[in-house]
Amino acid sequence: MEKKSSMGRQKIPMSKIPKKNRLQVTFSKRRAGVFKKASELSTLCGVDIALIVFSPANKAFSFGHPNVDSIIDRFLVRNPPPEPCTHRLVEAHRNANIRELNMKLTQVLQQLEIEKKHGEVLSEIRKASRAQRWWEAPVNELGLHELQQLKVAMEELKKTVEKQANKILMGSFETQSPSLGENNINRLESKPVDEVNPAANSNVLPFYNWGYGHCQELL
Amino acid sequence: MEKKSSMGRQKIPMSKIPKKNRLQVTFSKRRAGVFKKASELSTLCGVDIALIVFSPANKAFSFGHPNVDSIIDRFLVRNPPPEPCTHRLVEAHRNANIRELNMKLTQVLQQLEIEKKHGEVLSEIRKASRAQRWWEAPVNELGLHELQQLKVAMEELKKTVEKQANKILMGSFETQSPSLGENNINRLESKPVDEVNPAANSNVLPFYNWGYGHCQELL
DNA sequence: GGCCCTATTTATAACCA
DNA sequence: TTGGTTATAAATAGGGC
Repeated sequence: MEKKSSMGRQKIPMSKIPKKNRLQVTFSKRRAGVFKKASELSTLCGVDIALIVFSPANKAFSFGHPNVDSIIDRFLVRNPPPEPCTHRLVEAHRNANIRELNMKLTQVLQQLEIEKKHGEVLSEIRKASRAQRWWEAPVNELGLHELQQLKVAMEELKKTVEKQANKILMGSFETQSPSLGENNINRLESKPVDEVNPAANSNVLPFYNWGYGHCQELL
Repeated sequence: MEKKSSMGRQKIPMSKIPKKNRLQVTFSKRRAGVFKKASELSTLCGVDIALIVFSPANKAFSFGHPNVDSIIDRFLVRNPPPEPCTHRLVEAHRNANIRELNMKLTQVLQQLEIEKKHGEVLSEIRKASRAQRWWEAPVNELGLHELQQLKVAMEELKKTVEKQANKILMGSFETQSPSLGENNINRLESKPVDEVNPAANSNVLPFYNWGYGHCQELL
């Protein structure tokens, strides 16, 4: 009698969904969600954006404002193609870049060795004194109270770690901007949706008004 | 008491936000949201995805699983752009080795971060346990005051970890040379945390699987 | 710009038609 | 698969620090 007609939305672990059919459903819904968010960001803030997703079946979904290719161009070769002269500079930078990368690689490899050794030493020390700390003991040896404490403590730590991870990830999204100060944002309005697959339009975003930009399903 | 402390979220029209500062705030928040959604989609469904956003100030933000460039390449192969296709592919090929170097560097740097964090965590644990022996006693034998101290101590530990993470991140920024390529490490590996206590595994694992995120600048 | 809070709006997981 | 419904989880606008 008190039975609810629905469990409503439930929390799910942030890890790969095991059940295939569930995964497919979630993929479809969340894909739509992400595309919508991307579109809204573009609309609200008037910024250019590109989003490419390969489905579990390896289908490609994409959205771009003003279109995917222009964004890719800007991302890969960050310059509005003015002259061939620029290309030379680009190449020079590329060479310098390679040298730079090689140096970094070498340095980092060395550092990695050092850190590894460091970690090993600490691990040994820790192992030696591990028995004296209940919270490091195997779980099945802990009492109820201890487990509760541990749970609370770890949840706190988890929160902090999550937040920090988020911050770091968000910050690292940023890539270096071109030193050139051009601002010509081309507002090419929507081209007809992908002609390769006419069905893509209604499939990908049946309920959404892509008044601009470009959304298509490929293959 | 009837005073509302906040208006709460208000609905806003889906059109370009007129006020510049408001737009900037919204851009930051929603950008984070979109990137999170993209990351979650990738994690939950194990699919590949790339997201590129140019800010109002024309800065580029990107995220890709496993990395932006591989997605772009895959996309371009299936979706040959109108005409500069050949040129693009050639360009992509020419960039192949630098990308490879970049990736290698990134991988190694990620490994480095893992090892470093591993070491940091172990060090902190050691330090803490040496200074505060009492907290090694079973929790149910601790008094309120001691429990409070334990809480404070754990918060301190968290802070230290945060600070260290920041320091490491800053370090990875500072080695870059202007106008040259760079690698931003954004990997927050959970492994070291796991190893602190195997029991904590399910609790501590970040809700994101940051393990695959990859961000790099080409050129 | 960043972090926190609150009140709302959105997005969605689980169901089911 | 594709779409609705429902109840709950998340995202976020507005405002303070």
